Amino acid sequence: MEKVADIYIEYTAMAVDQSYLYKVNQYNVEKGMRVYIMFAGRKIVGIIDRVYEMPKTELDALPYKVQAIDSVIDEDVLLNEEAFHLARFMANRCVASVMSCFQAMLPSKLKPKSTKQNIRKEVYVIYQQDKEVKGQKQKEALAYLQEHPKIKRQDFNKRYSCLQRFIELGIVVLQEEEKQAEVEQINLACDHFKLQEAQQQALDKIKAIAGHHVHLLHGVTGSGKTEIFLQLASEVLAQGKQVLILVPEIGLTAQMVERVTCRFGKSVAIYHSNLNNQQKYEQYKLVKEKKVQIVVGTRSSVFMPFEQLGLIVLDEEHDASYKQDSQPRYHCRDLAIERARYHDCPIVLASATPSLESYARAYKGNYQLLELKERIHKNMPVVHVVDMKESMKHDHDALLSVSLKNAIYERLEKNEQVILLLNRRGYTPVLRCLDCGEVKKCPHCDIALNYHKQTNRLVCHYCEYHEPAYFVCSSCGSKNISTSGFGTQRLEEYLDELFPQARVVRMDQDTMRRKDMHEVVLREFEQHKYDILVGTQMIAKGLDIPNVTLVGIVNADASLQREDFRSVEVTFDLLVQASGRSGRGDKIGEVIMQAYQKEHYAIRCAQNQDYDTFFKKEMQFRHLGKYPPYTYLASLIFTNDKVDQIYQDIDTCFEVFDYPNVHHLRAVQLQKRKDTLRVRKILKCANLDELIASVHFIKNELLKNKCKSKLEIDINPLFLE
DNA sequence: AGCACGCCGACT
DNA sequence: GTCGGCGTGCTC
Repeated sequence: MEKVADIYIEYTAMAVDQSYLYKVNQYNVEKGMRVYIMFAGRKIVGIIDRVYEMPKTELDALPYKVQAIDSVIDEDVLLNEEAFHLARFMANRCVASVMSCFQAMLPSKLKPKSTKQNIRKEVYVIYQQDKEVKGQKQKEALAYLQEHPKIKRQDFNKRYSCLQRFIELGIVVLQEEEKQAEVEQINLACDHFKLQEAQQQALDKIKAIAGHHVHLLHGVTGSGKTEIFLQLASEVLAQGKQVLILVPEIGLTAQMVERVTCRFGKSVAIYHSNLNNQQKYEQYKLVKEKKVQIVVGTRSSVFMPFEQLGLIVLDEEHDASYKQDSQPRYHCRDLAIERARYHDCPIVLASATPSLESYARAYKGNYQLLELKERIHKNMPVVHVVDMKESMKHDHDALLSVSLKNAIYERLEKNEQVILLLNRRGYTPVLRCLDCGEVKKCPHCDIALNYHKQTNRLVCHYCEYHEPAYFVCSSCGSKNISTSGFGTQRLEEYLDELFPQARVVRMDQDTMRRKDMHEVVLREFEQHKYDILVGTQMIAKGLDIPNVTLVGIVNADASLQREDFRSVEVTFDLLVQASGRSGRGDKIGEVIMQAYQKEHYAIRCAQNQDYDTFFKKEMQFRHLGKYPPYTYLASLIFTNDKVDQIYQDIDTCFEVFDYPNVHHLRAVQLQKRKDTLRVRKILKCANLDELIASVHFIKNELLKNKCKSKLEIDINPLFLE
């Protein structure tokens, strides 16, 4: 008998989705450890899947020569049974290789391709024994060591200069250890709110169901959802289990982090994409070594190595940032539900505007629906809709209507603050020649360039392309260039003109290039260093600033124009979420929405904060178009440099396609991106498993026929652009 | 990705 | 008869 192992390998540019057989030899390895192996003459990293005995005769009879493992990387198991389960679940759901899922699951310092050397070490001074020393300073140092028998070398060196001498004398030895995360001590005064009746009822209903269940907590903005999470969490923690709280973007949910940390203090880990690799690794280890019981984090924290989960909370469950936007394109919600199922624990999805998918499931009774219909302070903002068609007739101002201008003026007088939302960055989106109609486009991406005034450049919002702006048409030479539409930059400039006394700050991708700018601007706005905050959708979520009594939504219906089955839902979400920013303190808030399609149900329902009516109307539309949640979609994007090759490859794949319940729509050519052509096929099916099986089939056909085109797979795509 | 293998044309 | 061009397929 010979000990062998099936090993998953990481081999770039080769989409291997299979394990390879290696001899284990003398090594002590287990499932879930990483090892070095020789593969195709190169030393690469593999993950052990299965270790077992194989008779020598069988081994020799194999048609290939079995090599031995080169060396072992991990001393302990890195990926446990659940990690394998989750990776396989994800691989199937996303139609991706198991290895690519492991890649997505691990913090980059532990990714298969990275090695131990990257992990930062720290040197400690360890006190060993007493020895006779001379000199006052050395005696002090010795006394200090007796108090602190283990201290970081750098800390010791800061105080004393006798380290080398002490080592020679054998008083201390040096010891290298992995750098540990500093667990912050937090001593904030922490409010325990008493739950109101509606909150208490929701809490009781969640607790009433033992074991695994999905709960959908639908509560208007400011209805006290967070307090319910905290109560649930504290009970789970008391049972010695762990808690995962998922939030869409850490910057915008600083409040959640603050409330959780101040309630549970140092047993909290924070995990988000702004952490550097070392910090991510440290947080990961804190969880793995069970030094923290609770994690607050964004999408990727769904992979934290919990061993005893007792509760998962997914706040703002409708939020698009829960979907990974590179392959494998997983949805955090799906994985969170799967983990909750594995741990047989409850998961609470929460939102003021649940996704139609989740709400429909709750409606059908698959999830438990819990409703919080009132704000804690009972003061919902007053919402007005301004008809911009009418407004334009008397006022010719396409940016701000008279009522919004007056309302802003009023707040400035009263020393209150204003948030203005305009979901479009830049100055004017498009420069169009009025003589020949030519619009300047990005040479790589097939999309109109946006004019940015500050830099006087034309910028592509898809790729990094930009060029200096000239107000001369490049095709006919005319100087008659129109600047249609407007972005946040122009709005900011206009506000400076209109209200020279007001302090205006703009927040969008352009001003937020630096990572921590976000928090700085928000803190300063909160401290009332600015009167008006202008921004794109990034300011619509999560802000809780009591002094904001007016929210203006400049073109509330702009996103209805998008040709996407979800554009109405997105618009409704944005309006409701933005409205929720107004009047969160004692004062009654006001919201003014400017719209050209005043009667559209997205606007109407958002105005009345009427989710139910919106849900029913939108479900009718989805039913008619056979869109989710009535069906499942898969988006297959074929990319290649040559057009005819793409269509030829698509033809070969679909020629033998035999899934009668899976409809495939006509191939659509997408906008070029960074010089590559992209053609999309949409597949629709009422049954998710069948849909996934058919996508597997297409992927295999492409591989089998050695097609040159690449394939990007997105199961349950959020947007079709 | 890279490298071996093999089939075919050009040349000593 | 032999060298090497590159298309094809494999990597335990």
